[in-house]
Amino acid sequence: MKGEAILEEEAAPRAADGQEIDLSKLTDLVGYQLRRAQIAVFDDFIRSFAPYDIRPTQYGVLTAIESNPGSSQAAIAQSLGIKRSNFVKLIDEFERRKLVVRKPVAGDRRANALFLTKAGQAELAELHQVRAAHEARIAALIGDERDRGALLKQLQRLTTMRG
Amino acid sequence: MKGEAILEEEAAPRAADGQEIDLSKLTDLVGYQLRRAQIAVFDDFIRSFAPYDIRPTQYGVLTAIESNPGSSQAAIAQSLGIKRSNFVKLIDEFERRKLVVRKPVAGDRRANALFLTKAGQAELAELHQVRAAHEARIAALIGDERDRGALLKQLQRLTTMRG
DNA sequence: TATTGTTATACTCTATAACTATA
DNA sequence: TATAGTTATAGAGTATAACAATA
Repeated sequence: MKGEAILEEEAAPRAADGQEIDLSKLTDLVGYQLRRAQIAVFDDFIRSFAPYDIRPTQYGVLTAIESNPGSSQAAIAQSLGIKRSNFVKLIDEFERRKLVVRKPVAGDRRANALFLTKAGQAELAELHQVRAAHEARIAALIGDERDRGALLKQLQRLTTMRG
Repeated sequence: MKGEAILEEEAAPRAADGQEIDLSKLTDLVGYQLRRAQIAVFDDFIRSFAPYDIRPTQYGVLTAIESNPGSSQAAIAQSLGIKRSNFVKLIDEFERRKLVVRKPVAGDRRANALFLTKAGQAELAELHQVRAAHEARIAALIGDERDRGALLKQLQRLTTMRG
C-alpha cells in the first residue's frame, strides 16, 4: 500500500515548483486537524481581543475569578492548568491594570484571595461581548446548536485522554 | 442574568477550599475545549513518540518529506506553517541523525531539495505504526468511522477561520 | 527586484528548583 | 512535614530583521 519510488543518492531532485505539497497523510489525523483548528480559532480570538490587550489565557483567568471570587491563586491556577509559579506574573499584571486585587485570607495567612475590582468587572462585561461575537463566528461555521453541542462533547471526550 | 454578589473592599474573603472551582463559563466555549482537547491529544502523542525522540512537528515534517520527496525547504516549511528561518534547525537535526538529506536542485542553485535517507524511511515506517496506535486510542474515545469523519469535517471548517 | 537558505535575536509559554512564611 | 506565594532560570515555539547567493 506504500510503494512510492525511492529517490536517494544523486538522482536528479524534483525541484519545488511551489505549493503543490501533498499533506493528505497529515490532514487525515485528528491531532493534526485539532491543532490547525485550535490555531485558527485562537488567531480569531487574539485579533478580536487585541484592542483590549487581552490574551486567551488572561480571559480565562478573569472569567475564573469572576465565577469564583475569593478563591486562592493556587486554586484558580490549578483549575486552569497553570503552574503557580507562572501565575504570579499574570496576577501582577492584572493588579497593575487595576482589574484584580489580592486580599489576605482570614484563616490562612499564606494565601491570597483573588477578586475582580469594579473596573475589572466592567471590563470583563465588555470582554464577554467580544467573546459572544467570536463564538457567533464559530457557530456560523459549525452549524446549529445541535452540531455545536456534538462538537463540544467530542472535544470533551478527547480531553479525557489526559493522564 | 448575572447578578452575583459583589465582594470587594475588605469583605471577609472566602478562602480557597480546594478544587471546587466553577469553570462552566469556559467549558461551554469551543475555543477553550478545543485547546484542552489539543493539549490532551498532544500529550498522548508526545508520550507515544518519546522513545523515538520525535515531537509532533518533527513527525509532520518527516511525513511531508516522505509524501513530497525532492521538494524544497521553503515549500515544505510553508505547507506546514513553519517559518523558513525556524525550519533550518529542524532539518539540521534530521541531517545530524541521518534521517534526511539536503541535495542541490538542478535548475536552482539557491534551493535545497529534501529527501528521506533509507534509514529515515525505515524509521518513519516505525513511527507510522506508533501513530496508528495513537489514532486508535483517539478512535476509541470518539466513536466509529462516521463519528471520526464528522469530527474531522468540523475541525476543517474551523480551520477556514484562518486569515 | 525577488527568492532561498541562513543567522541572530526577541518574545511568549511552559517547566523545574529553590526560597520564605506560614500551616 | 506540607502548602502558598514567589523568584530565578531554562527550554520549547514562534516572530522579525538582515545578510549572501542566486534568480
